[in-house]
Amino acid sequence: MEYNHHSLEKKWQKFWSENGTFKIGETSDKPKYYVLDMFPYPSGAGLHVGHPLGYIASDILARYKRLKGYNVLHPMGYDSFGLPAEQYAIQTGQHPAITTEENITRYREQLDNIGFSFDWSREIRTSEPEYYKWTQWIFMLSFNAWYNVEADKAEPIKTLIERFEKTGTAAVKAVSDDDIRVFTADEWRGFSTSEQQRELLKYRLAYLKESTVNWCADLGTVLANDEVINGLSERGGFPVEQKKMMQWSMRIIAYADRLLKGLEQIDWPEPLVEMQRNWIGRSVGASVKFPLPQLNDHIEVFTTRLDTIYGVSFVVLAPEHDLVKTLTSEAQRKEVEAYIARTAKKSELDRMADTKTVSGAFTGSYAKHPLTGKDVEVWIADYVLASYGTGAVMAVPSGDQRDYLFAKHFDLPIIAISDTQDITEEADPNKEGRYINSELINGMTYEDAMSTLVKELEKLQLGKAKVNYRMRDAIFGRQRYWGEPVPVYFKDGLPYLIEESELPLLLPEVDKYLPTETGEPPLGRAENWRYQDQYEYELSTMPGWAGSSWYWFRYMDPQNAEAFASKESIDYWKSVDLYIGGSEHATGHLLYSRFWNKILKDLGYHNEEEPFKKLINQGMIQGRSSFVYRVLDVDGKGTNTYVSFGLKDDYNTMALHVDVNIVHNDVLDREKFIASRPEYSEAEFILEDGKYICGTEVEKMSKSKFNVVNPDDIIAAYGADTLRLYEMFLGPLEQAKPWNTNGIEGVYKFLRKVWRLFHDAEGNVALSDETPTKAEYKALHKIIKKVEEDVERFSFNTSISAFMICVNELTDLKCNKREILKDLIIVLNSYAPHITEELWMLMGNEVGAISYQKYPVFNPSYLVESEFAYPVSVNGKMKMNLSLALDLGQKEVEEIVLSNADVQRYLEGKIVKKMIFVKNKIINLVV
RNA sequence: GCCUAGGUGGUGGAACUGGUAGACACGCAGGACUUAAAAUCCUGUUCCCGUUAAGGGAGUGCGGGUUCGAUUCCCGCCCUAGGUACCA
Repeated sequence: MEYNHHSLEKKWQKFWSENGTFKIGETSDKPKYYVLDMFPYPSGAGLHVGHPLGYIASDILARYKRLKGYNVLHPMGYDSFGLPAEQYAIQTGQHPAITTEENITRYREQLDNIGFSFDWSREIRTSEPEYYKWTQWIFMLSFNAWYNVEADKAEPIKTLIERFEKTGTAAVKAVSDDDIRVFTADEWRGFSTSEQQRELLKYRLAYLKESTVNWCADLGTVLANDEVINGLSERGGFPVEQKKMMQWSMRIIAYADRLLKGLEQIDWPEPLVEMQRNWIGRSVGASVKFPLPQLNDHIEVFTTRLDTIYGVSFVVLAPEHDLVKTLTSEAQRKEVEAYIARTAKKSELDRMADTKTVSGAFTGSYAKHPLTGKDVEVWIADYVLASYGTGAVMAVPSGDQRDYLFAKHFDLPIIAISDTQDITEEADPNKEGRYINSELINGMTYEDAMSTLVKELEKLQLGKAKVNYRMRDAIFGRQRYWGEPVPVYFKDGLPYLIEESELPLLLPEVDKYLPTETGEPPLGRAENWRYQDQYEYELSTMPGWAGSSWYWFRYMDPQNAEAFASKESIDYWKSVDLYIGGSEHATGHLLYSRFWNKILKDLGYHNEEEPFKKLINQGMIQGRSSFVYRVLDVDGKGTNTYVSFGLKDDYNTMALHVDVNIVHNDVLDREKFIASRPEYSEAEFILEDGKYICGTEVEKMSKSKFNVVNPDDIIAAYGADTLRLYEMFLGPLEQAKPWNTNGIEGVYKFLRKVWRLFHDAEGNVALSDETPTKAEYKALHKIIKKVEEDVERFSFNTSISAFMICVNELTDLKCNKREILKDLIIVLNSYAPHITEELWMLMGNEVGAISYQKYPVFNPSYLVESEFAYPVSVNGKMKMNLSLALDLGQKEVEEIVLSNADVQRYLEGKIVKKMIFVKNKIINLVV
């Protein structure tokens, strides 16, 4: 029988599905291993060959770990709330649920074709009420929680109320809004319910507050910071502006330090860890007050260089700063207002792009320097951002280049503060010298100056050490339809939770998926969208990241109606051992997931500080576009002649994208090209060596570039096993690489060779029960060792090369021994599950068992210890058992030369694992 | 600008803690089998010199260094990709 990948793969996929081969029970006595892929958003475009890369890697690992005796959780599901289905609904009127369902069906078909060992009985979809019930429940948990700084964890809100009742705000150290009231226990008890609720809202982890948000008018919704890239929306690339709105937020700032600290205990790629660090943006410094005696107020600034405080020659406020209005003098009012108007007109994007022009305006007012008491001018300028720190800076022209340029431009004083400073051309921020012109700290070093200044400012109550974060609290509401409803209603203008027993709060039906005439979100269109028929429900829905911030727990116990997952299953599965997905989620999903994981931990639902112990970013597979070159005539018009890539420089040509599916190894299938479009029907070609060679370029995979490759097409031609092997063979998992099928024949050929090992020339199964030779064992044991090493370090591409070597060796040895081949296919099973399952069956073994049963194949004692040699004695030159050396090195050894230093290391007669030969001489031994 | 990762044949890539650089595969060239094709198999394939061969020389982005020995470690520079940015 020939290797017929098509029927064979379909057969086994059906078998696995019908027999529930990969279904696992709740818990087990075996050690657990949880390997998770980032679940996909089911888009309308379906999967292209880039998507399964990570899934294939995780599937190999899952199957391998099962063979090693682990109970493996390897689930899949869909992040099925999201914007594209809603945009489609706006255009067509089709309910997003229907679009989503259709897309999921397509995804599932494509995934099934690849032969993954997912436990589909655990599938989840974030848009299903059974699932989002628990997303809403976690929101309620966060609403009912506050962050206790003393305990450094979140606690139920009732412990805060207890403190208020006993001691008022005096004994409370919490992460909260800035505008909290200070009150005694008596005052608290005197508050009305509304007053109490209003105050509690300032402490809740999920809270409602007037805040500056990223508003995207084209999408009709607010966006989180990570959904805005260079001032444009991540989805669609629409402009985003700043706007003040009442908005739901999550107090992620409370966890900033723990999110940073946690990065040290997880095994993640360095770039990703770095991205999260930068995103959180912790900077240690001080907050300093510059008094405004005339207003009985002060300007608060944040600085990381408190030591330069005597170099302050002016203070700069962001144009949006609250104090600007009151500080502006009559004389300066016109100028200041004109400046504010000018900056307001500039978009965020312009403001970022234009960082070279110095601009600003004097307010006409002065603030007191906190230490010298001298007057310093107060300016406004757009280089100070309202959204960072306090929106105000102390300007030290001698130490900060931006301040320096500003001072030069407006002719403000520049005060040198260090004896090593050179400020003739630019600012000099060095910390090496001794301070000058600095009263209190003259002559001191940096460290001494800092501690002196902090003490002095604290004494004066004009400043203190402070840690500032770049990260903002996460905006949680979206003015969209296709998301989880927020389980909140409003009474007296204040938010209250619905009862837990009333969950899930189902997404209501609406007539259109657009905002209402009054500009309210689409849920405003729902009829009678009120709690108990009288209180308005919240109209915004949750953001895309809500459903994905806890989904790994749901896989542990996906059908549970009583809890997001049972305590037993959480205790057993704990956290994800290996998480595979793209790095584009660095500052979104991966940060929010860590955040919610910590909330759930603090409130006692599990014990894991971090959800994903190890993480691997699979590299993006880019498209490899192909081009044909149309010859242009003298007028520059296109002709019907196409010139091959190598000859195109002799002509005036124009490059045209050509569908990569009619190009093989860069050679154009001319017949298919002619048939592809009417305008090509008369095409003529100028060939090189009888072929039309296409030019290529690496671009993102997209329809418009005709470079999308559907895995289904590859599977139809070569089979799923070839696709799996080939995607791994393409290069290191973590590296970005262009898709090309140039080498796929080699992988396909390899599988046919495997097949032939089991069959004779006539195509009949022909296996021998003879005892294998030493050479055969050696070939087998090399591959077992290699695969184990490679899988453990996620180097899948190298083990495929090793498989090829192994099979070539066995073919050369004409090996058809059961003893050898049985083990070979067990080892190969994780990579190519279909063909191995078939061969396993042809050997007469129990079907479906290969993927589960524990064989001793990956056990070290299973390997023959033939690869070791022992040094016998040493004396400048090493004598050793030369027959063993020859066996090991397979080369003729004339002499052994080692340096004296190396010789010393082997004096005690250690085992030699490896010998290094240079031209028939052993030059080193590895112990 | 800053942070991170990387730079190896015609191509994808291998070389794990410093030890024969280029495994394996593609492509290419030649050959076997075949009426022919497909399939399969064999030989060669880093570059340069040497007609062939024997042999010699150079070689992992560039320039230095450490070492008996460097793709690997150190210093300086160049380039590519990703992230990030008036962050005070």
